[in-house]
Amino acid sequence: MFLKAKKEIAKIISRASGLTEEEAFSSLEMPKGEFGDLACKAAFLLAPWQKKNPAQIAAELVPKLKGHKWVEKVEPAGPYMNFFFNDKFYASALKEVLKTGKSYGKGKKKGKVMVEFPSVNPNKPWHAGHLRNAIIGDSVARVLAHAGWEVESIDYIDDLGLQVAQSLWGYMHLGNKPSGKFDHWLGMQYVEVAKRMETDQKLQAETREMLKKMEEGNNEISKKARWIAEECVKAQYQTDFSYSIFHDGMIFESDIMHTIFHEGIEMLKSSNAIILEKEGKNAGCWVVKLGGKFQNMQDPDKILIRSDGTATYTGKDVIFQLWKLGKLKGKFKYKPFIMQPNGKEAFATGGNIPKPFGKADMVVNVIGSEQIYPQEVIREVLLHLGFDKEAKSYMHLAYEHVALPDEKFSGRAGTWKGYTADELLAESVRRAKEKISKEVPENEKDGIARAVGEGAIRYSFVRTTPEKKLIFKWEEALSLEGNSGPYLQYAYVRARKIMEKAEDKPSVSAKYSFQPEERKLIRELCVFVELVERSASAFRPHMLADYSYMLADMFSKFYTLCPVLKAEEGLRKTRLGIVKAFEIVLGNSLCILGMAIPEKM
RNA sequence: GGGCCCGUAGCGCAGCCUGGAUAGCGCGGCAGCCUUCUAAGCUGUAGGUCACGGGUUCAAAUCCCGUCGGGCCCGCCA
Repeated sequence: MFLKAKKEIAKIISRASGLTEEEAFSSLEMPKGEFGDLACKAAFLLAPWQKKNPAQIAAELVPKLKGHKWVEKVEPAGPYMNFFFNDKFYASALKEVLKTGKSYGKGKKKGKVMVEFPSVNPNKPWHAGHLRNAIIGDSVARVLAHAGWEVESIDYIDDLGLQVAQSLWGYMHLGNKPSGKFDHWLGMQYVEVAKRMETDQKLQAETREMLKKMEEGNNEISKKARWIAEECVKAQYQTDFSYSIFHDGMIFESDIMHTIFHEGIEMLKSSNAIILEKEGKNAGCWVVKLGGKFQNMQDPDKILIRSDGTATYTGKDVIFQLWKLGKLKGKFKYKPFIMQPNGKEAFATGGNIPKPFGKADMVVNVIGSEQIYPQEVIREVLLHLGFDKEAKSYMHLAYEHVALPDEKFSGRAGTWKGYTADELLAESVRRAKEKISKEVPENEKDGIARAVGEGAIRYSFVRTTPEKKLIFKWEEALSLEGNSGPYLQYAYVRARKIMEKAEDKPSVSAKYSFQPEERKLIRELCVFVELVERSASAFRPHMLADYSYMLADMFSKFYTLCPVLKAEEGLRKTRLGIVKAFEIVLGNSLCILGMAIPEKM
């Protein structure tokens, strides 16, 4: 609706000014203050070749811009030309939202995208840093889906890492019985083993030996390691679910090794993408010669296959990414792994069921910004292989890590203790519960506190741009007031309450005269459509967090100034329409942000 | 040696891609608003050399170059 209005007005401007429709369209913006609904700055563009000052051009152009069915008036304001929409426009915009409902803002059908996150080692609980990754990843997956993409959310599980070997050693030899949540318990074993390994050479040798067995597969150690990894992932996924984070599939490293690895290696070797070094320090290794911005590096050669024939981490990753992009013939077989609260089963590799995972048109990897370089290497390899299109749709969503005020999170040192995702949620829920009014019956409090506590954390983690480092502070992460998750939930709950109390249905009157607060709110509802598209194509869900806040803010202002249920008959039904439309749009937005909505607050 | 990210009010952030009207918001401060659809709310107020220096432009927080401060990366580790 808004977009349509914008396009039609651009046409009018184009005809009146001689600018192309594209130029006219991009000269239109939504002004901040009370400058109308649409501001046109085309006069700036016209000034150089008309050799007049922009204000004069605007004044002359304005009379020629009238006559659109949705435009009440056009006013020159210095060099700007401001369009004010009429009530008819606002009524139509409202009706559109009411009619479209849950599909409002939904984009046209696009291709298939695989989003990978958070790929945490399966030997410890998630801490605040992993949580940021997962919340960003889940939100990006949701916004891409709303924008029209077919989304597969996948998780890479490195069950062949040293960390798992160390944890397994702890499981077998430390003599502690598993108790409590398995990932927490296993994480503690890992910290203990890591500490001992610093000085214990025998232990070092033993874990190395275990790692070798794990890689070979088909033995007691490898089976135990896989079991431990799966148990840990199941525990980690309880955390996943408690934050409404969901996946479609889990790809285990051990399955990559015996399913697509050799094919991948052969593909690389037989291409011109990587070359076998005959001499020098990399003799015997297959390397990729880096170009572009890597050219001036001290060593612009990146080894993918070592001289002993094994692949480096980046080498393995290249193969995995090739699989995602549908470049390998090998297929994984899956097994049902865990039933998720959203009603969808999550599958893991290592079973005997085929699934259509992979073959994506676009890949989005949510990985820390410290891996920008290896991720660029992968893109470079794709280019060397001649996969230009794929290289362009290979996206690294780089995010900065979460740190504590005085130290980093370290899995090995155990600085995550006290800051696990589970502990954050428990504390957040506790604080939320304290705040619930005494009038709410005791048996309803837990459900409300859960939704609010979860929403507070999701919002606080998603609202900042990913490239900004996050210093974890309880007061900020768990904020329940102001620009916070609960503020959005509160606005939504208020709107829903009005709809519940109203006995009549909303119905937008053609004769309604919209108040300034109402116009502002409806205008903001219109923005949602374009915003979903922009947020998705930039892989920046924080834009929707920001938007939701502004939307809720405008509703709060409307709420205090415009009574709905007590409004006179002529106003009431249309205002109910405004409330309902707000409920729909904020609801859609909160859904994309993965935020739970409490029954009441 | 090279590369990437961050620097906006006391604190935490948005705006930068696509340059334009008084640089927005929250917390904290100060002053108000609950017999009125839920005060997890609303209103008002104070608080800013947009790190610094150049450049481009009619116009720069936004684009370009440089400097400084903070973080990260460049391994036959993962």
